[in-house]
Amino acid sequence: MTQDLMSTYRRLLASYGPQHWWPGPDPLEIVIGAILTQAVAWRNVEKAITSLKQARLLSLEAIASVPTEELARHIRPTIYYNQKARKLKDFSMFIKREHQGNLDGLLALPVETMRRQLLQIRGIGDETADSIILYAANKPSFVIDSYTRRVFKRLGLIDGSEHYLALRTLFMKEIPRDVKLYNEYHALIVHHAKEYCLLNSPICLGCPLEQTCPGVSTGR
DNA sequence: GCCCAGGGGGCTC
DNA sequence: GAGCCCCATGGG
Repeated sequence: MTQDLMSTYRRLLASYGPQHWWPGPDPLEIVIGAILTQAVAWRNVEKAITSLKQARLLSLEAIASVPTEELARHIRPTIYYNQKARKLKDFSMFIKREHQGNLDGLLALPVETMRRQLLQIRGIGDETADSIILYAANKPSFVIDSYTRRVFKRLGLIDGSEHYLALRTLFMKEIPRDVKLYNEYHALIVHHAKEYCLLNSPICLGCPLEQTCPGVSTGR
């Protein structure tokens, strides 16, 4: 399995090259992006972030003090804006309460400790927690999303019905714990899924993984 | 008009 | 624990 996961990575990287995900220098912006991107295309998140930035709402203090309705207005492109406005507020309140308002206090924690704290926050589930750990805290925590399930199910490497934590544990056991590697791998999986593992189209013509991807030959 | 995007919470059984 | 609904924009 180790060889399968790592060789798949190498082939994806060779096919698509580095993806440069979340290069933003500001951890808070990455955290906000991780919450806003839930079930939403990234381009919509960029609009929301820009709006927040222009309104000077890109700080934990500002998010905590601004009315929820006003916060929601700026993040409308991210669909569930009322819910997400509450999520951003809950996050800022958590940091204020548990880390004296200092985000670095959370991001400096050991991976599993940080993960437990993140999961306590309403609105942050497994995937968002791992995204924050990986991209904002720069610590190795493999992100499992629906694309990951789809791609590796088609490759026959997983069943697809495994629980989130089971897959995360598997990937982290088989893949060396390296931040850049986890970052790049997840981005490559998403890119590949968008190109070839389309939701309602099991056929992936020209798929770079076609030697192992059953979607090509069987048409399933 | 229809589909679907880098999910999570809450409820039911 | 699985299965379902809710949330509710915008681009192709």
